[in-house]
Amino acid sequence: MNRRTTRFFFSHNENRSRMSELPKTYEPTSAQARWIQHWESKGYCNADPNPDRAPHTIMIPLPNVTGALHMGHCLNGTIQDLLTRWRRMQGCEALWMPGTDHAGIATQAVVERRMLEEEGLTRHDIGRDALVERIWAWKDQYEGRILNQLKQIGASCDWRRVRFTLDDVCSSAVRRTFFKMFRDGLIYRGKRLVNWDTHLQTAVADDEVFSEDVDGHFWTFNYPVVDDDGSATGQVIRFSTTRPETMLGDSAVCVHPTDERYTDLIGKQVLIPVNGRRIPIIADALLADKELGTGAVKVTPAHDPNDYACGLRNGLEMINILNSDGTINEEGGEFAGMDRKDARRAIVSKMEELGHYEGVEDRKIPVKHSDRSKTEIEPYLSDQWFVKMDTLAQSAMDAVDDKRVRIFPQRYTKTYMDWLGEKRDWCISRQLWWGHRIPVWGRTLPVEPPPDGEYQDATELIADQVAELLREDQENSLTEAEVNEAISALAVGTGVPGETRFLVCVDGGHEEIEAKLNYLGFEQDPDVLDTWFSSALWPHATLGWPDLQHNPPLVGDPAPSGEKNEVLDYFYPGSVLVTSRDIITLWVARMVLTGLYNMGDVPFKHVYIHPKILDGLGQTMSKSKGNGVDPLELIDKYGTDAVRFTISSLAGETQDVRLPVGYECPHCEAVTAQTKKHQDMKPMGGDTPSIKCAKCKKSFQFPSPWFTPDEGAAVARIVSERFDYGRNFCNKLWNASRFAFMNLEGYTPGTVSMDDLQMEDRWVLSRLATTAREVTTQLERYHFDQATRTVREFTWNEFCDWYLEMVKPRLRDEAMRPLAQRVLVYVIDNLLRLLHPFAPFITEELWHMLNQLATVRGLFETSEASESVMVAPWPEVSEQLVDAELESRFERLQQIIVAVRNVRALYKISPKEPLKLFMRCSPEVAAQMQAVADQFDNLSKTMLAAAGLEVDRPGASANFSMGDADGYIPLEGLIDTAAERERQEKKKQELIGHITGAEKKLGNENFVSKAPENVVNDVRETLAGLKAQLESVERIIEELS
RNA sequence: GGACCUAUAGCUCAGUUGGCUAGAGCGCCACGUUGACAUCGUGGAGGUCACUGGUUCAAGUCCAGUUAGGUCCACCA
Repeated sequence: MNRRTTRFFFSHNENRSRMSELPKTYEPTSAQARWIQHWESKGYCNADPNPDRAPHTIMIPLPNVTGALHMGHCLNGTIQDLLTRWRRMQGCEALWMPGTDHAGIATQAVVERRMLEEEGLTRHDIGRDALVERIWAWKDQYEGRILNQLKQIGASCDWRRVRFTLDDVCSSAVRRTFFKMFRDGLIYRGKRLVNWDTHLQTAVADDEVFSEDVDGHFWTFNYPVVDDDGSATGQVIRFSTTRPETMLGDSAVCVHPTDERYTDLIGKQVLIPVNGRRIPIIADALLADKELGTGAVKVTPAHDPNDYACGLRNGLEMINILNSDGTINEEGGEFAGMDRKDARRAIVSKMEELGHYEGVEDRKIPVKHSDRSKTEIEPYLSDQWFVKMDTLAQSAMDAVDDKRVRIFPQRYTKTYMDWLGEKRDWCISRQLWWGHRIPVWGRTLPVEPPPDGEYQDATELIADQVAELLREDQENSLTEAEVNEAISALAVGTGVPGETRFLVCVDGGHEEIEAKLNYLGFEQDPDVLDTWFSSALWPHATLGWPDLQHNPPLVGDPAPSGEKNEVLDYFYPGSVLVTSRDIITLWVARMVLTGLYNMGDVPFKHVYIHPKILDGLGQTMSKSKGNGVDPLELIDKYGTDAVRFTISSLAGETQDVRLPVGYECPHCEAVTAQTKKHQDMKPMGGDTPSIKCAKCKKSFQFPSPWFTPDEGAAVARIVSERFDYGRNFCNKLWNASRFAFMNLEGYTPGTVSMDDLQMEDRWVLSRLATTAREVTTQLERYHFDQATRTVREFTWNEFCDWYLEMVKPRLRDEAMRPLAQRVLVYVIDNLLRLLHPFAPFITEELWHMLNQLATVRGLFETSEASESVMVAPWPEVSEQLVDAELESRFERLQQIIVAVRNVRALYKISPKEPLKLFMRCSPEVAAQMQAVADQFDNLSKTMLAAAGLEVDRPGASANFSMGDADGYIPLEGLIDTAAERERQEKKKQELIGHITGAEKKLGNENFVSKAPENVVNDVRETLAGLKAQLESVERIIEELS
């Protein structure tokens, strides 16, 4: 590879051999490693309470420790880091709190699956403690990997504060919250129909369930109607079902109250032939639908959500017919012990045998599956723990209503409100081993259960009973003070109404009481908490709540410090939460309600919901589609800054962004766009599919969910060419800086006065000031896409394309150089600061180089630059540098230069060929043109031969018209007059079109009278300009004739 | 069934409270390696703003409907 390098000079330090040559392209890998290490050693990422600064707090949406980070995390992390770096530069004490989530069922499932695959062991083989130990080992491995990935994307988290939802700090928050809620009567235990995963033997949340159509059957049976004494009346009720085995748990047959076919049967009974039970015929308008099937439906309250609701409404018996592993329990009589699928077949046969079978049809049936085990879900009645949501949900709705929490983009407040508005109680127990164990101990006590509705009294009554038991504890003989202290850490309640089982909740940090309870025969609840219970506490738990006396411990310094928790005090509430829309309900809403409940304040003021990354076909990315892009591979290929820059250019207010992916040829690196065909390719005739590279014609295989590439085959990796955008930008910035650095020989710091500045200096300063202001407002509004575009356009299209080109001659001129250098240094200095949040590594690399060449810098006042751009101040907007009049004059200069270049291209005149330019224009314009004549020469190798009112068209010249100026470029021997006239005629027609439009507008009475004055004036001005241009064109045409 | 989002150049997207002679990057065509950059420069071609109505002096932008795609929620005996 031809890597040319360029020498450049360092005047005030000979000892710079490392930097004496700067490569032509930015090489990200070494820079990244160096600066990650540097920032960490300097402690720039650390944040501590500081009364002189405003806090800015971001809590990371804790990634699951199930696996590596993907593109979504990459986008999420990039934005948080961008905000954190920006606010830090603005002078905030900016905390970005890192950490990970134990992710309960997801992590346990991954570890169990691997254990089964690799060793053939289930969790029951090794037991609770051993399994949990294995999961911890997994967690340590993946947590490290995730944190490292975050560092690779440049995350400036305060790594001393890393938290994990199962660590001591978070655990004590979980314990206290549960205890408080239990004591306040917000947590209760009840029988509920849950989604039961018979494989993992746990309840699965609604959102962890997906529905999939499977081939099934739709049977029709009948139940005979019977008299009070049980004898058949001869009538039958026909009904259909996809799950005949649930007959064993039927407690009614339901019809619509107005269904005339059945009105006379309502209140009578039917017999379930397979077990001989008699059940009533009831009427329920919500459950039965006259139009569907036979209009009658069997009701199985314990095994169907709708039937459950119907059961509650009608006081039906809830008969659970399943064991937790999906086999039929003793309620099933002769079918007990059978798997539910076997029972289904057996029952169908029996019904047929007994003559109650009516028919069957094949049908696609939507069946709920567990996200985790991919097995079919059974609706199952089981004992679970719940949080009452009514008041909590209301508080979280109020917080958004009165704007204590604001959601960006605003439309997502609807998602949040709608979900909370349902106020469905939150099932928080999971039958797992990995997680926060429910801190409740239970035992059947020899006392009368308190009557329902007298909860307060009952609590006291049972607390006395427990205290008594503690006093009677001979072996540990507690003093009365100890007993009282222990009782204060207890909350007592009853379980399900009607049971004589008493439940004692113990606050965290009271292991001695737990021990006593165990001794007294209490047993701790085996379930663990829903993982969202602990992540709901994340914003305050990570800051050390409920310990208000000490600052939370730091990594490597586990002792809590101080006399007051200043960290919590200072950093709570957070500033902004950056997350994706799919967890607005699961996580965001719950954080708000627990924050209000525990802290009395919202957890964050803003929520920014970022877009979701889809592939080129509009599908979500996932391993199972074979369209996932690995952020680390992208970083390896394009560099972190390039990835971040492209990512931020995508993040605005849209819901989704598309990232078309492709296969990178392992031979030549050319990218083949991925299509649906590739995604669906399967091995044919035993051959692994391969793709032929269009560029090098060699074949390669590719990753796929359907097959594994052959051993030793050349395999493409999945990339996206959209990251060229960021990489090219970094390269541009690198080379512009490189050019500047090569021209800083002899740089001297010093102030300048406005009068000393050239037009291009004042222009670039004006544009820089505007850019800084725009970027700042765009970031304030979370419009990262716009901010990226703004900063890119300034850098490339203004600074590089125009300013650098214009300043080149002055940098070669001994006398003019010092001032030009100061402006150049000033602009680069500001530009690097403006770009740092977007592209931290390259800006830091360049900043340090700049520091070696020009430590002291500034225009109207000078000062020594910060050691690192990361802690340099965010560019201040100096409005007095913005000069609109100058910008519009500059624009005319640009237009003329473009017009000249246009003529060159049209007539195929080499850029080296010098041209003459004649301008017919007003004396003012002429004077302005004369003042910048050097730039015509510099930028378009054109000499301004004459300018003024008296200028005539030289013969045989190319022409352009600009409204307030006619331009002529003599091209003896090159001009084809006819073609030139045709070109001008075309231009004329275009102008006439626009003029007609404008005149029509102004001729419209309604427009002139109703449109705002400034709009009308704008049109008048535009029209005048168009007319002037038309005149100019017509003049030229005349001259050409 | 309910809610939300999207539809603008071959591709990916901008287009702020309606004022448009509709823009950018990539790709394409032509020319070009003069000491920052070929990951580049200069110039160019390319669009009935999904469709149908409506509101308005004025609609890519607002409203209603249609079509297509996406996402979430609910439901499917």
